[in-house]
Amino acid sequence: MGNNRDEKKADLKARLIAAARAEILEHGLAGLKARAVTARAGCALGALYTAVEDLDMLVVLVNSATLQDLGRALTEAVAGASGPQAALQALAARYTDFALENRPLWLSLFEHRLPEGREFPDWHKQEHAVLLEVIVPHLAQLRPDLGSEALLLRARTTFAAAHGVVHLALQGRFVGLPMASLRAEVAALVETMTAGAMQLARG
Amino acid sequence: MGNNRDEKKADLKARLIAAARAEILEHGLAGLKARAVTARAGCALGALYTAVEDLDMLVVLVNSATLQDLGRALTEAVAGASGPQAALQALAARYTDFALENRPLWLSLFEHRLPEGREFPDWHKQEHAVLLEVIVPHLAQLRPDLGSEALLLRARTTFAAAHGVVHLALQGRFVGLPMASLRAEVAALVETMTAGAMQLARG
DNA sequence: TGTTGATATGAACATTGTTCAGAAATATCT
DNA sequence: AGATATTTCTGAACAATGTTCATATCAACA
Repeated sequence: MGNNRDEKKADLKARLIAAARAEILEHGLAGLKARAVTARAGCALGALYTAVEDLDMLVVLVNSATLQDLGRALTEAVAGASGPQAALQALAARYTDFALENRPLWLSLFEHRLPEGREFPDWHKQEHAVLLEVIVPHLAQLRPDLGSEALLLRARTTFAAAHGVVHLALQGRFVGLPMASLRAEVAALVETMTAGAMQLARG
Repeated sequence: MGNNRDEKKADLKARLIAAARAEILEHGLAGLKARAVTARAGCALGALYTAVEDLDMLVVLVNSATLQDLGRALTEAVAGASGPQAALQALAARYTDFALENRPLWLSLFEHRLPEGREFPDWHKQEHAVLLEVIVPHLAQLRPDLGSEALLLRARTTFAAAHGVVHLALQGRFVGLPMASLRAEVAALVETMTAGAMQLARG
């Protein structure tokens, strides 16, 4: 059994990720502290920096897991949709619910910043692609007039529009929607956008 | 001259706001440091806390000024519009340009958070209303079928949708639009939404 | 079992926002 | 004008934070 060392190393990393996730759930991204995470994971402060590059990278690892959960949820939501409009409605609804049910984790997906000059690793950037990939095929059906390049841009725009509505509401900003209206307004937005898309595709 | 004291006090506060604004422009909201601000304003570190409640409140004051600039820009942009569609296009375009031209200040409007438990003062929350007020009358023309309550909700949703597109792009997230496509995609979004709104109003 | 290389420890450091006792400046009173 | 009181400014000290590093500990192997 020559891998006891690697096992412990992987175990510590997993415990740190779980602890960070729990801390974010309880206190939000801004409330994530190195000391609280290591205490929760049952290791010394310095161990964090041998298991992981630094606290920011730990957040990236938590966000990576959240993104995979979200991707699964969206893929599942759209599985049995009967047409492009129903599919986009199902996606938007599931996205909204995921955000509501996992608020601090979901917010950390979009509010985490790296210090000036640092970049997110490529593998993590790529993980975001699922958010667009689930939209593209259905948007394509609504807009057969668009080329594939324009379509990808439009998918980004479509995602960002729905995302913006959810984000402002969950931030609790003055301009955001009251929580009680969020689901209905997201549905109304998608309805408006699909109606508009069909109208424009018609010429 | 019994107001020399008040004058100096107001002057220090103004210098601090200007310094904070400049620091945010140069280094972003996350790069705003109490020591850098006070050095720039030409006062001691502690003076900040006699002129202003704390660093967060200083950000609120900067944001307040930015919000007024933005309000002026939007009001101006929509002044000579020939119809609701043109008005909404003009608003969205001006909003996008303002964000691009004042990126760090505009980002600080939406990324500044107060520590858990604290609330923004009411007067500052109210300042955000202009972002919705400029939309409502034109949206009302597109959707005469909606009551005034639904209309206000729809204005929040409409704003949030356009805002979301700009925000994700300016954050430089993977799912955000490339800068070069931002203006065109915002226009396309507004076109889609107005077309959809007219279609839905028609019954 | 002793040696070696990796890992964990937690005290120490640097950088923050914030406070506070004393100094300086300003207003008020006689 | 001079004395007193009040407000404001100063910057050293403090607390909270992320990160590092010399040292101790541990696991693999000869």
